[in-house]
Amino acid sequence: MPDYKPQTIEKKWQERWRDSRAFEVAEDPSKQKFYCLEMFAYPSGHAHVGHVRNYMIGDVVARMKRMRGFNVLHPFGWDAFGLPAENAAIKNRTHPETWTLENIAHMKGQLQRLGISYAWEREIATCLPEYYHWNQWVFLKMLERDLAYRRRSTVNWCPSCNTVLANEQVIDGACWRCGTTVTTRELEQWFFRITHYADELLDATDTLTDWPEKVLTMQQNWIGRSEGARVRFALGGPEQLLASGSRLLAESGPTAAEGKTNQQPAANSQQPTIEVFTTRIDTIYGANFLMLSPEHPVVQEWSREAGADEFRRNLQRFQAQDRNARMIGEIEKEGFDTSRTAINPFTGRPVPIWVANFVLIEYGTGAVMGVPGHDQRDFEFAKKYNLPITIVVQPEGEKLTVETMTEAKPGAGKLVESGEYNGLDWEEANHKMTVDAEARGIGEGTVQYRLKDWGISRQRYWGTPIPVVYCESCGMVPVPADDLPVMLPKIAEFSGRGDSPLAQIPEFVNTTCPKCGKPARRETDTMDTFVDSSWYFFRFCDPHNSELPFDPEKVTYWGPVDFYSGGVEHAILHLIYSRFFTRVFRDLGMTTLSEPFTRLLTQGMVLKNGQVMSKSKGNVVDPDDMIQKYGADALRLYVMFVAPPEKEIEWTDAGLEGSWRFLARVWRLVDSLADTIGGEGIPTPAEVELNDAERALRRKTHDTIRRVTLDLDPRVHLNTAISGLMELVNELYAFCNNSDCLRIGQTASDAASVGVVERAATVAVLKESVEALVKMISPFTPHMAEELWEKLGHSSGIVAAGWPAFDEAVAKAEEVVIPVQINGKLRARLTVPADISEEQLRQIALSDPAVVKHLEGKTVRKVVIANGRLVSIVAG
RNA sequence: GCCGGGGUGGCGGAACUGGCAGACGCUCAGGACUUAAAAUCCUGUGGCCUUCGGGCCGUGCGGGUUCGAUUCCCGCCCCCGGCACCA
Repeated sequence: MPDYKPQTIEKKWQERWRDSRAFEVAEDPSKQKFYCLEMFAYPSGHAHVGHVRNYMIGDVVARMKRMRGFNVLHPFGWDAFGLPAENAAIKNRTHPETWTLENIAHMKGQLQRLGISYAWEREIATCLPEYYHWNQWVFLKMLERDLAYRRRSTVNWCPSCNTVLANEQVIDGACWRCGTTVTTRELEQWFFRITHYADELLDATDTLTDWPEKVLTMQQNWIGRSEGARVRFALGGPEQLLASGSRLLAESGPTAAEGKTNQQPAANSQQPTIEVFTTRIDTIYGANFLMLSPEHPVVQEWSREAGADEFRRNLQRFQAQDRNARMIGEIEKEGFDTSRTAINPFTGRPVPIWVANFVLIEYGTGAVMGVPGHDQRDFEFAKKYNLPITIVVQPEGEKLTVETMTEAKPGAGKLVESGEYNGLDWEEANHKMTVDAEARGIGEGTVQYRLKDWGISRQRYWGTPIPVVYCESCGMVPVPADDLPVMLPKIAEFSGRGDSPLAQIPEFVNTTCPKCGKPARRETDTMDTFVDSSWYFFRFCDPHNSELPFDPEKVTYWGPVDFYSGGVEHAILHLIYSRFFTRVFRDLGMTTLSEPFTRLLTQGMVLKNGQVMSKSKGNVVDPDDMIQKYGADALRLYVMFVAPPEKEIEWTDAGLEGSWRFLARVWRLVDSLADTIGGEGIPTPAEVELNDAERALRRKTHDTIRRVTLDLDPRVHLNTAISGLMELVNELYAFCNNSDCLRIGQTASDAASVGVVERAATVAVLKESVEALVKMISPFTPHMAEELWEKLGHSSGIVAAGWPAFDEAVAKAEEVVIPVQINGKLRARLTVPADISEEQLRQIALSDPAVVKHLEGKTVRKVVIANGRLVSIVAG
């Protein structure tokens, strides 16, 4: 008997699958589709076993669905633009393209050696013009619809490297490369108006019933919807302000530029005002001061006034404070008095205006009302600067006094010291005061989001060129769709310094205006690579389309993605951007879908020595090494067996070896029996008379099919599915070992030990069981399963054979073991026929010797029979 | 601080709707085979006690509901992840 030699088998089947285009698919309305997708790969160089775990999970689902008769789309591609390629180019003096394409070639080989059932003819790489053309196309469409716009915005800047950094490249406020403290710069940036869909993206999380709770919560927090009110405080105080103030405030409010949803309504009176955002307008009678962000336009204006030297000094001190430290609240809360006042529109009293370093310009209006009685930050601020504290909400059953208060009291209660609102419950007051504010024209109810518009400009080379030009006479002009793609030019030298690398290529920059034909300059920034990954799942439906990003008909057939798996690190960015893009395509009439991914599985990482695998830690396990030693099938089985897909796993060589041993055990079993059960004319078990052992094996077989089927679909409990298969194998060994003629061989020389089986019934049962086993294991270990299937005398592949069916009646045990509890303790086990009546069961239980013994001297008070599965006796 | 997920043998993990806790695997121990070893096959493997029949304890901790709780409820402790001065 040949030993299990995975390497030869795997090569053979991978070639066959490739040559027969086994996993290539076309739209087929007569078949139900299934779109199975794993997050495509960043071609970083070498895949390690952590990367490939994700692809194996998807492959099991895809292969199983294929066997169940679905038309399965299972594509793969490369998220090929991005910074590492540029850094590698600087370091190794290669071109990012060379580096990227070489990595793709290598990683593709690795994935193919794992035998993943991808439709490789649909492979895409986002760095190719055939793909990024359509990024540009979508950009133009969004520009037409005002979903893309340009404004000045603050970016991270490394003064040492002289370049812009992405947020992800700012580690604890310092440049990831050189460690210099990061500063900020104002630059013109392109934005996608994702906030236009903020409400929809938030509300629709309810429809994502097959997403992990964790991811939905993260997205909800990220969008951060909070309902409240904007209230305007009229400026009072020094008369001279009024003149400059009115001009100021017409354009005030940092959020004016934020985007539509955040747009501030123009002040409806001539009087200059400061607008605040609050979720607790009901506490406004306790608003004893205002606090403005140092970046607030009014503050900026005041600092420019003559004689404001001290004001400027104070302000500069705040502005010099580490921006990142300020953002994460690590520095002390401080403020300074502007010596100006505003009128609280509800109390009519003047309140001082302060500048506070903890007020964020990015959120709300950049101005807040200080309610020290009911907000902890305001409380601390008031204590520090001796500002008055007023209690305006009394909690139920408490009597707060300012004198005894040691901290602010947020939360529920009834209003006091609030004029006409006294006695109202806070929620009622909140509503009423909002309505009143609107009626009086001093404010309005509003919804505030944490979500900001998506800044997509990157001052980088290795990305999609943004397809606009700037003309001296026409201004910003989009590149006409017919002129797309704007090709990314080859670049010779990468220094890693300076602004956008594209700005250094005159042949690229200098162009003519599409409108007037005069000289113009191209936009030299490229798009964030998250743009690439926001719609690639649509491109897979129609990857070679040269007219459109995709044919809507094809997306209608394949979409949405039925099963999507990937790392939880994408829970917010990629997954929210993809949901946004799907809605953009919907509103462009390209699809009727709103949500791209029906079911999401976030797979756990593979750790080694308790740490994430990385080159720098030196704990990377290369799949190729494992394949060489144990074969791809053993590797696949191991990573899926060791823990549920969502959990992290700790890599152990011993575990992999165990999986290999199991596969060798299956191999010996099937190989030993192949001659016996692989012949023609073997009856089905239903056609013959079975003895007890045969019936038991048949029951186990059908029960295993039932369990494994449910574990794979709809649950994706791959680890328990495998343990079910292991149990079946153990049962088959026991069955054979208890039979005189069926000892399973160990080595080639043992082949003779498998005798001729006389009983037709035994052969029938074994055939059914072994064939079901081979079919069910095939999604996990496809190469071995195909080889065994061939050994069993089948010439067409295992997918064509279909997924095994089970008979509920056969799967059911004829005899069951019923535990008997007395006062909650297990006292006996009864073996009874499965169809026993409750009355009979009660009789047998009460007359069982062990039960009788334990009931001695006690009276039975109650006997509970729990859906025929357990007897519980209460006695005392 | 807020939100989410967890805590089960030496280890990874099972346990579906409240019904035999520890499936399956790893590790370890013993047996068979072998000149021997490896491999393989078989058996055992939560703790304590045992007259070998079995008994008691046991799913982070403390309570509760229930005939019965890893599962449900209340109150804690600890770990992991996300967000975080969001007004």
